[in-house]
Amino acid sequence: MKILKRSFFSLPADEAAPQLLGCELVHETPNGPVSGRIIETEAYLGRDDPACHAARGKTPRNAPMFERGGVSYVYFIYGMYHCFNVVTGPEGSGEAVLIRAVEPVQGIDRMSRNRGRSRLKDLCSGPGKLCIALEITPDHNLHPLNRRPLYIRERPESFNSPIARSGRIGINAGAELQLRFYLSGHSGLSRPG
DNA sequence: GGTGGGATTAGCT
DNA sequence: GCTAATCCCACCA
Repeated sequence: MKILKRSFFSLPADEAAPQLLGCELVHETPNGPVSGRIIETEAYLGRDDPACHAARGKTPRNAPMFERGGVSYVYFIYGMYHCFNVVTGPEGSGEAVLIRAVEPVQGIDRMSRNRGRSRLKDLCSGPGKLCIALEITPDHNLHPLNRRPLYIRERPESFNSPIARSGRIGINAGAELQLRFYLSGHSGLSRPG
């Protein structure tokens, strides 16, 4: 399978988010590859989206969101966890797609150790969990996602899973917008679909 | 099965 | 000071 081209990431976040479903997020660690198929995403739309980190302008933390689409935005949350985002859109737009859940594909034993959990659906079924499982850290902030060691593979031509949408999780402002996308009925989601 | 609260810290007001 | 794009465990049913 091919790696997503740089041009893919120029899409607006609300178009990129559903198209990332079914793609494989790969991390080639020094100890071997770990990867998962993306099954749940959320779009954050930039300056005009009150739930978006970029809504109140550029700061040191959210600066990656203002880059041209194609880099990562990794941030620290709740004093303990990290969340992984794919920056999309033109430079300065402040858009990104939060990866909320993946289905384990490569390196499952390693992910189990990283997470301290054995059940498959407990490994990557949340934005904080998948960062732990896939060993995504602030070192990967601003990383170009078409290059090793962290990149995204295109979904297969045969992909035709039904995509559902809902309100975004864990936010207050803008909660009514239907910007969460997921593979309906999948058992590995961060919340039931 | 479902829910309520604690963990733990950077960044913003 | 307060909040946050979260997770896990204890506890109750």
